[in-house]
Amino acid sequence: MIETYLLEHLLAFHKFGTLSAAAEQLHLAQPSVSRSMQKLESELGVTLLIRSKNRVELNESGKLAAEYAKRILEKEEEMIRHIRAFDRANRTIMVGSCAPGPLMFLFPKITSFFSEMTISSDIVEEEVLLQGLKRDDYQLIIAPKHLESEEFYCQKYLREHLYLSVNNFHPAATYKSITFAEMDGQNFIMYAKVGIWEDILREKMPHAKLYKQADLDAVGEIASASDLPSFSTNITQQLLPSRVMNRVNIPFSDEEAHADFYIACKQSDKKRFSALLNLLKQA
Amino acid sequence: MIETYLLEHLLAFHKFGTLSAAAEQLHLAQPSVSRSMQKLESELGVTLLIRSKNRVELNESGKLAAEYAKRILEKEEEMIRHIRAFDRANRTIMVGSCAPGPLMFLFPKITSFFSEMTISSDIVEEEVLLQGLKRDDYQLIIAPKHLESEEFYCQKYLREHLYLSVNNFHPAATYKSITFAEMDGQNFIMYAKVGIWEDILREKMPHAKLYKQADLDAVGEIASASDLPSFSTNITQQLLPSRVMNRVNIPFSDEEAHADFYIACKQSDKKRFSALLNLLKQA
DNA sequence: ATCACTTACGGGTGACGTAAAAATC
DNA sequence: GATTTTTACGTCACCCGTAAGTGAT
Repeated sequence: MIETYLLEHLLAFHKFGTLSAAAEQLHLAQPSVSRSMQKLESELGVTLLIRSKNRVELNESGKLAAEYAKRILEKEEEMIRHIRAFDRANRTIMVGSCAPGPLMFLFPKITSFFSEMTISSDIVEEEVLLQGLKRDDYQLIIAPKHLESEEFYCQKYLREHLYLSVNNFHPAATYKSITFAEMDGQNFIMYAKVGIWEDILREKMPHAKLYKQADLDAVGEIASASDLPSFSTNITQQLLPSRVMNRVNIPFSDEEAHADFYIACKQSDKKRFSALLNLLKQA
Repeated sequence: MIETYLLEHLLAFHKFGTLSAAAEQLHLAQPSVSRSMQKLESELGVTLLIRSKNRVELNESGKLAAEYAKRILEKEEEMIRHIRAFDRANRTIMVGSCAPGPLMFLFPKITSFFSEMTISSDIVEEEVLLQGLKRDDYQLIIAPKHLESEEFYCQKYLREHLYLSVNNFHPAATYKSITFAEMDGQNFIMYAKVGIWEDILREKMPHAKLYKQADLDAVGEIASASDLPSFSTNITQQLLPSRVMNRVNIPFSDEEAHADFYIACKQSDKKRFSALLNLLKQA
């Protein structure tokens, strides 16, 4: 059988036209490539090169061989990429969520159950979640609705409540609760990837300006430094206690400020995640 | 890049289940295959094997890799086969003919013009000739009709005349000429591959028995040893003089006993064969 | 002289075999 | 004990680089 390096040398020669150029491209001395061509010819038992005294070029058989070399080498590269990706996918749990809070809450638990795995997560829209779960882009998703498909296992996960987060000097600081309508039209600083919360905010406060920050830490920083109101939830208050310094959290009383989240996986993965899912049921 | 021998070792392991069996199949010692698997894993950076103390098997990544190995190795084998066939085709002139006489006449001329090429020939039906010329199965064909297609170049080649060949004691031995009708119903010994002549004989002498001999030399031998009549032509008389010993050749007077043959090649090959074709025009 | 290729020679990597150890059946 | 795998070690093949030679531009 023909060794791969011979195909590489052949392809380089085909691409660059001379043995010297091919050798340079391959980071080899010219004689190596010359010998490789000879070896290839001898193994095939077919002349591939037209040798003038001072010049070599591929004959028709050589060109055919080069075509094959190209295809085979591409196939090998595809093999390497695919296997590495497959392996990576096998050591990675991809989690998709429609909101950051439930994800942050899940993260420490999932890492403790799957300590050797890489956990990778995304905040995306509901449709992407479902498609992704179906196509194995995600192994776990956190959805805003219960999934009814036979293909998936789905259970109630948690309920998140939205709060207004303001400093002590804000007019609303003393309120026991507040409504979206009361805050509409004001400027807010908020985390960029809040998933469905953004939809809710934009619907309930159509005149509010939302200054989105890609960096989660920056949200707290900027909120503290400015007097801009921001948002928190029962979950972020628990997981990011640093952000509540000098700030008060006033619950929104609107119904839309309370969201239920569901966690789901493929039926075929239910066993694998059962310990984790049971723990979440209790909490 | 991954060398071919690693893929071969992987595939053998996949096929035979154990490293020892794979090694035996590959005519190698077990440690070689063991090392190859390790090397493969290290080059891919991916674990491919589940190692128990006394047992190894492919994991999912390994199975995927084995699939790729199979496909790549098949591709390489296809490459080898295809290139060798292509090369062979390039050093071979395939000649198709509808009759053996014109072919025998052509053979010495074509070999002298293309001394370095292998000449390969076939006696087949007219439709096969045309298809074969079109599909490059044949580079030259000898046809019973002039080809009118734009795709081909065609010229008159020669005229062949059929003779009855009998020993001196045969009743017809003294005839100046004879007809098919007069000989119908008798038994003949003849060469198996006479192309269109067989069609003609069967049509004109529907009651004759034709004992076909695959070996050309055997026809003469058997004809001499027996008293069976056989056939000859102006061409075979010229090229196979040994066969006319103790035999007389009586021309058939029927019109169908005289056949015109045409030689043709692809227009794209006309230049290549021009010297040969010109020589044939003169003869 | 420069360029392109081939041949010749020497060196080092690595593929392989043998031997031995460990573990399982 | 037989089988299977891995590790250790020595050997040899072979791939590569350097150097020299040939021929063409």
